[in-house]
Amino acid sequence: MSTPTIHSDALAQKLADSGLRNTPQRELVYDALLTKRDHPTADEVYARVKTQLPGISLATVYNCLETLVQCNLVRVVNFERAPTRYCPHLHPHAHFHDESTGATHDIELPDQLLAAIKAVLPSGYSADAVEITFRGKLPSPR
Amino acid sequence: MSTPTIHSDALAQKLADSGLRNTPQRELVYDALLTKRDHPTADEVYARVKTQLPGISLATVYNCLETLVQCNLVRVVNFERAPTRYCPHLHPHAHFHDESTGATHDIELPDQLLAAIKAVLPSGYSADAVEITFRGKLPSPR
DNA sequence: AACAATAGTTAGAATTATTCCAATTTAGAC
DNA sequence: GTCTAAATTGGAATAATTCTAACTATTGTT
Repeated sequence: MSTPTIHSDALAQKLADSGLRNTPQRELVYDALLTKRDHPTADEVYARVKTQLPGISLATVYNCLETLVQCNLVRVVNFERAPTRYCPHLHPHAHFHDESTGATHDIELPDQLLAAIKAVLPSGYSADAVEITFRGKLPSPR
Repeated sequence: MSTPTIHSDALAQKLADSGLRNTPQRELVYDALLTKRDHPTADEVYARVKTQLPGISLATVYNCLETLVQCNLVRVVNFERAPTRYCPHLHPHAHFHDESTGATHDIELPDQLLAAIKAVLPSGYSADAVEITFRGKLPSPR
């Protein structure tokens, strides 16, 4: 048989780069994301892929998505499902999430920058809130 | 007895403005957030408040936090616990979450703006990733 | 080609954060 | 003081995700 999905070449390449195997499940999951680019949830991807591969399991969909993220083919929108956190600091500000410690630090945002950020919205869009989160590792404390 | 917590006045005021009652639980929850500003989870707040009011329930902590958010005294950091979404669009971009429909749209970010955003980090900080999410309602479609 | 070693998939159980619900308690209005 | 609505409580329910152990497929080796 020929390639079962549309974008298998790029995927196969990236997988090989990471020393991972190409599988029909991975192809179909990636294809589902590329075919309808509406930021689906794992469950939605599961539903779509199932029409083509009825035997696939939800666990596999999660595994494949994780693999695609690790190969830099896919990004996660609501980063790592961590418990919601609460902040009594109301002045608009960003957060820096330190991946070494798990701590979250406030980062001040100049009003000017905030205005510039809101200005990128196409006309017709208006945002009630903007959430800006940096992720990275802080150098070990002095 | 006098006021059991430190910041009860501002809280009482805001609650009154919203037609809500002041309760010891709400005071203690708010106080926990103000006393240690480390963006705690609901569970962490629960643990802290429990030392002062052992009978409080986790459900009440969730309720109080929700109330404080509604009074504009507290902000949520990882907005609404929704399923993680996946995006095959790798070019740096922001997301607009339309609260009317639940849909998520890509928003392009000029490189220049992205650079300006990264520039607000204090020295010593370096971000592997920046997540920018707008939330709002889109006008009904034409 | 057979065969081990490894990687991937599967179903279902387990976990975790959160919400819901029905019953009880509390606070403010009269 | 009593009534009514609001708030709290404990426990059950839900939902997203992760874990586990068994099975399957693929690769490299002989």
